[in-house]
Amino acid sequence: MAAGGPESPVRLAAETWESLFRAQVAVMRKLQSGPAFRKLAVNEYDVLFTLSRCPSGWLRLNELNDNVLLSQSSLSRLVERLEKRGLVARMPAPEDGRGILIQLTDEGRELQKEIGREHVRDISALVGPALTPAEQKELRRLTDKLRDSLGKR
Amino acid sequence: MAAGGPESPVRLAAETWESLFRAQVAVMRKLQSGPAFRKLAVNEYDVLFTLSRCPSGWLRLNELNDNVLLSQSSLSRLVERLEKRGLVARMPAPEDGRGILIQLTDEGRELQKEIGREHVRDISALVGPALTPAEQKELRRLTDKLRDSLGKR
DNA sequence: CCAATTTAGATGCATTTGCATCTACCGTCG
DNA sequence: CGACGGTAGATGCAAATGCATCTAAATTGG
Repeated sequence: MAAGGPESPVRLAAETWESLFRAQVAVMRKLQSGPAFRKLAVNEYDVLFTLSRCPSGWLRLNELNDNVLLSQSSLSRLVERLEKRGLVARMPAPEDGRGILIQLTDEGRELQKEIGREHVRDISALVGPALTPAEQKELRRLTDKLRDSLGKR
Repeated sequence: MAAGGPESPVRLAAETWESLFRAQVAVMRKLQSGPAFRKLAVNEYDVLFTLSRCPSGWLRLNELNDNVLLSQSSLSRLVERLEKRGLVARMPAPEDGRGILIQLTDEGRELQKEIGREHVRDISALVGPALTPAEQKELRRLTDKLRDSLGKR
């Protein structure tokens, strides 16, 4: 193992992750404290957002769970809360008696759009001045590649 | 280059952040579920790690709070737990009667190293196969630049 | 076809988290 | 100096989270 010389692959990977993670923390901290998340926690918004992006409009609970950093039980209760607030609707999955399908209600879609607009402005104000468009594209490419690589295993 | 027309700057920034965030979620999910975090939650490890990287060995509570995605009160109690477990020690800040200095105990340093070794291996196994060394360096550069840009305001 | 295993989601319960607030201390300005 | 606004942490309390477990339904293997 190299000491002092060129950086070891293990160390490089660790530092890469460290940078990615700290950047995420720094951005998220700013976003969270903004006014966009007065009405909804970030995780709750994230669920609405994921549902809004889904082509069919319906998602299984376990599919949702792949996108969000929450345990299965926490997501279950989070969706329960959203349902109580009238932002999502559930129905039993037709093909699988164990499963639950979730979809945005009109009110949920409305709130997602409202928060989303503000959220996107906040993001733009943070990321826009930090990186050139070319750098943003490259960052997007690299993080997409990283995520794709994890999924394939 | 881009397939469908030009992308608006706002949209590009939003998609960049989205990719970064999802990649972080995907990696973190894998890391959390590994055996490295049986003994300590990720946030708790993060505090030990941050303390281990600190040159003086001592850090103020509010300095710690900049690195971790936790509210002030949650961090205060997290440190309280770590102290109860004998992993960190506190002392009043000499120059500021309001402040608290925190440092690793020997046991805390030991545990940080132990978890850290495993953690770094896990990271390497996830990031190493996903991106070339040059890509990792570029990703590190971009995320560092992003974080630096946020700090300066 | 039925028993055994696996998977999806819900639930009891203890822990963790955040908001609001409180106390103690710092720095400033009269 | 002494009041006053601001900052560093701690704390009460309600809400959110995760672990372990449970139920029900699907899948597998005989």
